[in-house]
Amino acid sequence: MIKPGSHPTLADVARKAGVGTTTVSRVINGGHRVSPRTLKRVHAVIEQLGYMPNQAARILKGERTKTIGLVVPSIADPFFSSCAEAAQEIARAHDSLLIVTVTNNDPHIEMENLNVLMRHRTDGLLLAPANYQSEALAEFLGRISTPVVTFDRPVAKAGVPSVVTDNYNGARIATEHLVSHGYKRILCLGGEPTLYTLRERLRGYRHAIEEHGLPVIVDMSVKDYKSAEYAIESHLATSQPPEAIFTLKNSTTIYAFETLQKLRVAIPKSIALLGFDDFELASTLRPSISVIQQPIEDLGRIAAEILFEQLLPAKKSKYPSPKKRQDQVKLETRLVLRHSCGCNPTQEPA
Amino acid sequence: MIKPGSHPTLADVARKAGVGTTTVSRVINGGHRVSPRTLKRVHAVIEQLGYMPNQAARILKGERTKTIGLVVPSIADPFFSSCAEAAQEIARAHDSLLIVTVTNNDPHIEMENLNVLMRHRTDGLLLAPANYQSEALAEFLGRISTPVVTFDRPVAKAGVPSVVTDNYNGARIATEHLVSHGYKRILCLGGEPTLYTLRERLRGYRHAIEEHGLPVIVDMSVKDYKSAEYAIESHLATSQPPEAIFTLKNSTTIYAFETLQKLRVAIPKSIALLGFDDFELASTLRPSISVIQQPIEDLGRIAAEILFEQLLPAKKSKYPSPKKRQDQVKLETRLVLRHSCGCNPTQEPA
DNA sequence: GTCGCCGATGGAATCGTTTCCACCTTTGCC
DNA sequence: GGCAAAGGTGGAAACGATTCCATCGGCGAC
Repeated sequence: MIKPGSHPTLADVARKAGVGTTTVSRVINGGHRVSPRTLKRVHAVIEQLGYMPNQAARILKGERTKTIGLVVPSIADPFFSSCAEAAQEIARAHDSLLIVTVTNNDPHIEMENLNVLMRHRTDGLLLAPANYQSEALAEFLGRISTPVVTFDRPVAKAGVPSVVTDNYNGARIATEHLVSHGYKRILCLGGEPTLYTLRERLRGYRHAIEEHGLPVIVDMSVKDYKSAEYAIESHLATSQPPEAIFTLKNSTTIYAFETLQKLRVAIPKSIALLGFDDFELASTLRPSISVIQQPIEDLGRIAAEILFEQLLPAKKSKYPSPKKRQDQVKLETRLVLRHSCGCNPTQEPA
Repeated sequence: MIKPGSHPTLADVARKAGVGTTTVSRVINGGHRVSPRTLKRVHAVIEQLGYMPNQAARILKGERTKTIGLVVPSIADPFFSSCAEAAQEIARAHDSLLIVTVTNNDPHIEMENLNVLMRHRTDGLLLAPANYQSEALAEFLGRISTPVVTFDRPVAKAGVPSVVTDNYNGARIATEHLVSHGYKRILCLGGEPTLYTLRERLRGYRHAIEEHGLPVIVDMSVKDYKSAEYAIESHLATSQPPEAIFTLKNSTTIYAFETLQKLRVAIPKSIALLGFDDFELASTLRPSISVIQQPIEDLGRIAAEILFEQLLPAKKSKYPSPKKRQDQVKLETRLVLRHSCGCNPTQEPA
């Protein structure tokens, strides 16, 4: 008797179809080595009972869980949600589900999430770590046998493959571009100086500026609109105000734009603006904002692809692949010229 | 012997600690009814072995899977990613994981995702259905025993609780507001007329317009920027061009804004603009865009709360709760007045 | 001193699959 | 016509947790 409210089992199907459990198992796994007649009958019973294999039982028998975990600071952030969408797509192509967890950049929550995911035995992990230098995280990643790929931000000393934007180079190119416009005093504006990505971008800015013998002007105090406004007003009030602003992330870019707009400082006439990371309405604002564009979807997509690449071989050789590839994939950025930096692009696709 | 690369099991812990499996099980489930000495020893072994309970085995014994599924058209869309973040938060508070699947509004993919989620026996489902009228979906939802809550969009005849924005009322209020400015010819612009939300909004517009004896001017042909441009140009070229535009979703609002900007039609002087659904830079654009704002996070949060509410009682009474509540929660919108509709708000927080 | 209870503990069955092995037909080939 | 190979099938043992039930001291109460 099949209890109502509960799910029918493989044995239920077998009994009703008058065959053994082995046969039913074979049917739901491709139907090889089963006679056409039996196949048909079993399929009919499955349909009739609404039978759905219990994944938990399969997992217990050592099969893949067909799930991968995504650990990101936030999923509401368009950046990470785009990565997530790309990763989900790849997961789906590999017949897997994506479990999304949010750390809010808190290493404690991050570790908790990782532990929960490990209980669930996800086949792999996509991780955008809260902290680049975390010893605890590196230790954890070294200890577990589950493949991990970090993206957007790597983690030091963990020997884990990572997919990142070439932040350094992107920032260098951005700065070079502002220099080529003839600006001498270029303010680099940002916040959260602990973040790997921002540090790399800062490094790129610094390198380019110093190469040209220009003054390094850095202000990493921006946390929100208020602090951005304060920072910009301060710099504008100096005897030698900046001629251009390079913002390290898009929230900062927007704060800067709003502040300049409010102060009625003409962009790019009085001060030029160029931001790292594109955002949706950058080309709709007046003036439109020039940016360094990162291949966001590629980050998530390639990270997921590398992850599944590590997963597949385990099916062929039953020994876990000995070499955890430590490769770091660096994706190039693109300088998108709009009006805020002083360029006068002929046309831009909407 | 513990195989390397594999996970230690509860039995491994028991052996190493010199206790029975029952005792270890009790330890990892709160440590009640275990002597302090044993508790300590077992904990030490767990730590040493890096033991992590295998969730699959627990599930097989009839425990909760501690996972809920989220089925949405897209996760890159800021609207759904905000819902997802809210839902994730609630799930975490209930010690559960959130599995995210993307349908791309394709009923076929949707059904496939639902089936995969059912294999995994998620404790519950949060669903933003692709199609309001789908018979197949209603049938499926009626058949499964897993609790489901739909959000943003309900599904007809499924008797499933849903959390939605009061689209009708929001659109009515928006239209009323435009009418109160004295505009007589108000164009309602949108696309995808099959979507529940847009239909409701259209209904609200229509109701308000007719109540005032004004002409109903509807154009649901907008799919992308091109079609928006074409639609707006056509309407502007008529002998009696519209004095205001009410856009039914934010992508349309943006297309409309860009078109008017390109055509150098002054907003709101020559034509007013008011959109349904807020978006990030609506207040930064010039003019800033007046919108109907939905409580997006609340949608995801409340839907998840209702879902877990249905999950909890099952622990007390072991009979599945007989009454699937069919309640529909309707969340109110907010009219956010900026400049594009002709208002002159004193101040707006950034 | 025994009785009965309680706290601490362990043995073993169970959950729903997969899979190893064994068995029984066919069938093709000499 | 015999015989191996191959195809179709099923029984039963895993997988790793939970949990029912039994056992076993110790101890206060009579």
